[in-house]
Amino acid sequence: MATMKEIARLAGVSQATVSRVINGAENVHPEIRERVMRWVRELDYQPNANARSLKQRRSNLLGVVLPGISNPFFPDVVHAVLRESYRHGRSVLLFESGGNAYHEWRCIQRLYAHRVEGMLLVPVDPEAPHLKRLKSMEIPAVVLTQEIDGFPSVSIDHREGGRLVARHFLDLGHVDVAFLGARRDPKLAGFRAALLDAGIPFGDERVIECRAWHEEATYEAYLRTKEFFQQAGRPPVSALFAYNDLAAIGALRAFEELGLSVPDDVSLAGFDNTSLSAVARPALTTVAQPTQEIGRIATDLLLEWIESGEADESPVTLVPRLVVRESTTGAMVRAAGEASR
Amino acid sequence: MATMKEIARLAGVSQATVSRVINGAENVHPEIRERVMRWVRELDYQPNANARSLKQRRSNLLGVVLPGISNPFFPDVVHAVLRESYRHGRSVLLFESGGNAYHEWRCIQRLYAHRVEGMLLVPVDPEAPHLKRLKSMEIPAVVLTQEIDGFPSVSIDHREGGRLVARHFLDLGHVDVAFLGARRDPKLAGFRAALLDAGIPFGDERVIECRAWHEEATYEAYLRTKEFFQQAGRPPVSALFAYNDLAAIGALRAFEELGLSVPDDVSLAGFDNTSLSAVARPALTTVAQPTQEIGRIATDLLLEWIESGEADESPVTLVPRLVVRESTTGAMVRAAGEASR
DNA sequence: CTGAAAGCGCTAACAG
DNA sequence: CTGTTAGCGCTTTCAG
Repeated sequence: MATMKEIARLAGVSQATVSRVINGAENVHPEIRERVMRWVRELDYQPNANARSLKQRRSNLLGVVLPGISNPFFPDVVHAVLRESYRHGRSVLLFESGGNAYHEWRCIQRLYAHRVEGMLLVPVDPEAPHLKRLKSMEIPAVVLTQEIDGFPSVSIDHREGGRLVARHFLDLGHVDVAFLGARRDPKLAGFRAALLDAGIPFGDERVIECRAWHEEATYEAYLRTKEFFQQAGRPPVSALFAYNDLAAIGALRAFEELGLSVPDDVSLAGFDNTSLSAVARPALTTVAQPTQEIGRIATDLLLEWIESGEADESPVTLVPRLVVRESTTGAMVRAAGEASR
Repeated sequence: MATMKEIARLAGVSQATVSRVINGAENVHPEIRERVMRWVRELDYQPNANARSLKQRRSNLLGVVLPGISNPFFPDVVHAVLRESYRHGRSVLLFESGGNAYHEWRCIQRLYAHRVEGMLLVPVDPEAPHLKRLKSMEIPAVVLTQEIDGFPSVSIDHREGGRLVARHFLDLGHVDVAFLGARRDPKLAGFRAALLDAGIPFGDERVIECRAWHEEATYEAYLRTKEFFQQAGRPPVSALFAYNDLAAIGALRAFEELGLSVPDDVSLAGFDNTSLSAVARPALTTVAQPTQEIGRIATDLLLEWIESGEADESPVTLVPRLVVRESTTGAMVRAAGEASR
């Protein structure tokens, strides 16, 4: 591995001069510059970023921590992050927390060890105590896909997303609806609120609990959904809202096995508008997040913070968009209405 | 940001002692160790990995370069890579080449600048001249999903994958088949070979050219497929083999628009067995790659190389597996046969 | 315009 | 068992 010293020796100049050439300083004689550059090219020399980082107190490193890259929602945001980071001369370290708060903290520590200039975080638990510790590290960190006090964030309005689905169900004539996901999911809050506004009570017996960020989200959703619908004395359900597309796919399988047709027997909506939803059978009605925007904006925010030294903590809230496809209909409710008339 | 010097001062010992404690050296008095550790915990101190890297000539960094994380094939391999790297105390830098050879080289250079201990590469072009340069960098690099001379690699046997599809088509009674993808794709070679073995000629007029690794693989496949099937005087085609699931999805859309039913009018097979293929309508017949295995084995290989200092260049070849779902059938061919009788 | 020298935070001999 | 010291490869005053 070539070092600057070596280049200096070869070119017959001092290390300082090589440094100047490498860093494009103006005050170097053209001839010398050329002589140095020749050796740089000859040896494919690249300055050691670690040494540089040490001296300049600036690592050109950014860190990303997310539950798991396998959820098809994340590749798109990572793609945008990578793109934007690269454009600004930063390299990115990627970590998976596996949806585990303690492990998330370990990842953060690792990033800190590398002295990343900033990090992008998709936190497992907004209440996790390590977030305070992160704060005290004084390293720029922006939160993705949710709002957390004390951090800048970029996310969509999840409550509004839930509301969108509720209103869609309502418009279709559904009254007996259910939610598949976590009890404290803001999507559920919005969903429930819109229902209540329409005079439709929505009790906890209508949420099918299912752990978010779970590695095998699809499978768990499949299981929980199947259990729920087989359960004696369960409330009637003509439309189900799943907390994400992965879970919706699981529910889809469950319905298939239960002999329930989507959307003829039960309507189904997902969330995220991942590639899966367009391709599923039937194509899933879902709520789109501007995935790449999220990644891009978050990265830009982070970079600005790094460069300016001060955070803009006002959360960026993007708007969700309902994408209606084939998995939701009101036909079944209307038919029932006519039959009972 | 705390430094070792600071901890040393606070604990009233020398920096060397702190270093010993941090690195778990045996020969430190328990009391002193505890005193130091107290401060380490107090300040959430983490040794600066860059400084360490400089001194130890070992960065604990691994690099990954792939065309784009958005192809659903990659998240799973990255997941495995991340997992395995973390287990071995390494952090990973992720780069996207965007399927561009020059950009790939830039990414490699960046990784080199960070003095990664090794890299995992999904090369854009096996012939790209920069691979030689990479070689001369003398930094361990293993290639994923293809074999390249001079590098260890882990991939499936793509020719065999192509053969599998050809034989499946043949078994179903198809004779008029086509390939959607790049002319020099080894899958095509295997596909063609199996066809030829069965006495079925397969000329270039039956390959629908479509750029691999393209950002918008699905869309391009859609376009090319549509063009091809609308073309006057095109050869008859009752079964199409797409180079990956993304492309197959594109073809699916094209067939939909053309009013051709899959599989009743034309059978369709993809490649990779991504989550998309199971969820598509109709569910795609495809060839499965052991995605996580690829990531895990490649990482292990790389780590061994790093640790031992010598490469095992014999390529690891994993076996592809045909996954038959709903998008392929022989019914249509049989019907035609009966009709002509 | 160029070189000498100090030092970023850490590890690793080497003394003691 | 502990401290002193010399760099790792680079940038950056400060002289010249």
